[in-house]
Amino acid sequence: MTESSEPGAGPRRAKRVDAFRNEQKLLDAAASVFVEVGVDAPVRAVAAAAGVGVGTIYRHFPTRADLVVAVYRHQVDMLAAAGPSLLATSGSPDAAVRDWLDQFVDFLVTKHGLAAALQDDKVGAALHQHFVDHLVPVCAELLAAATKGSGGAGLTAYEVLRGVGNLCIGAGQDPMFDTRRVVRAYVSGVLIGEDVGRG
Amino acid sequence: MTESSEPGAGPRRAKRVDAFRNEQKLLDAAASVFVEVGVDAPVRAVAAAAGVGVGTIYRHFPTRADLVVAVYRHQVDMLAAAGPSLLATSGSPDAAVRDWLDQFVDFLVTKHGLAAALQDDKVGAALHQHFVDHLVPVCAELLAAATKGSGGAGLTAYEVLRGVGNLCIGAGQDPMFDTRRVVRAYVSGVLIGEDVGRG
DNA sequence: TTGTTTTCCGGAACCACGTTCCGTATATTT
DNA sequence: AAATATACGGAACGTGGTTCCGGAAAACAA
Repeated sequence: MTESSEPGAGPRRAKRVDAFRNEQKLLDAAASVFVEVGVDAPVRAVAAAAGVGVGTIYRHFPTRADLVVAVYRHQVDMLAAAGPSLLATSGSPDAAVRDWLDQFVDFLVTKHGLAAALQDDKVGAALHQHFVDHLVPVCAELLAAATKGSGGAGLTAYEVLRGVGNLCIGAGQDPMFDTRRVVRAYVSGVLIGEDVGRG
Repeated sequence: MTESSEPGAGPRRAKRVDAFRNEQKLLDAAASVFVEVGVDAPVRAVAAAAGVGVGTIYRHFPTRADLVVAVYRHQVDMLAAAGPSLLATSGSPDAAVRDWLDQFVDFLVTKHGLAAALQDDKVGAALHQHFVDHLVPVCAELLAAATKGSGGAGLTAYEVLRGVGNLCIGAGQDPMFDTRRVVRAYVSGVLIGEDVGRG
């Protein structure tokens, strides 16, 4: 008890420096492998790219999903941070919502298979959780501002966000499917009152 | 050439009766396994349920995707057939589009994982193709009638259909995501003119 | 019926992937 | 340097799709 200033949880020895290095190598390698072959790249491919064994991956990231989350954590956080500022810079709350969701789409579209991975029950659980925790509140705030007057279609922020996420699945792999345009239509439906087109 | 009334393509001998029986057993077994554990059920599970070996599956259906397509072929065809009649019975072209897409959603939602399977590059290719071939023309016809006046959001029938399909991914596995409602918003955005919400 | 031919069946075997395990190597501490 | 905690590599396991092939069975011929 001579050096345990914190009760219970603290590790008795600092993390080894090679462990730190490997974690970073892993994150870098994963990031570049993910852009090259998609987020569904085999774990072994990431390990090889990082020059480590598979065991090392699992020491740092208990499951493949955790690795994916770690790789994209920064970008998710930046997206979350961009919400409030857009509310100020964009012309209207509606525009802020559209702009923010555009950024969300850009984020998903540029990562091959990320949107699809979000749905996978195995890989998706952790990813999904992280996305929801960080992005839904921001989306809710933007939506609240945008639908203050009209009321919108009555969707929850989660539904809006997940809808956009779903629409991005397979983006880029299909020239006949213009993700931007489709999402724009969806967002229009979300922001408009629910009595549209009712005969 | 004594008994070849058809040139070239006909098999020289009729299919064996046990082969017919097995194909039917396979389709029945697959259908029930798919409703119980989802369309991503292991091939071996279907084989076991049908009381045949895996080899038998692959004799009748070259790949897992072909089995899935075969199982749902009837329902896809019925959905395709329902389009034109809805145009007559529904009050307006708009309503026809909404009703038809509702049926599409019902179809996808009641099959666990079907919508997701449509995206999978492996399983999805054959499925996707079949869906596109049979459903897109019908959707195009309905859309043409509905957007004759306003113009709509300018999406192609394929984009509309695939958008709805994407939105159905994961349906039923998430109480916080009301697929019906989300799709309704999307369809509203599709049918409305594209100048909505533009400040 | 018996023999021959063609088709079909079963399931072991193969490959790819996520994950676990453990003997060995290395950093840190004494 | 010795001791100890920590991390590493990669073989091994479980699961899933798919292929292969020896044997069984149906169809046809006699």
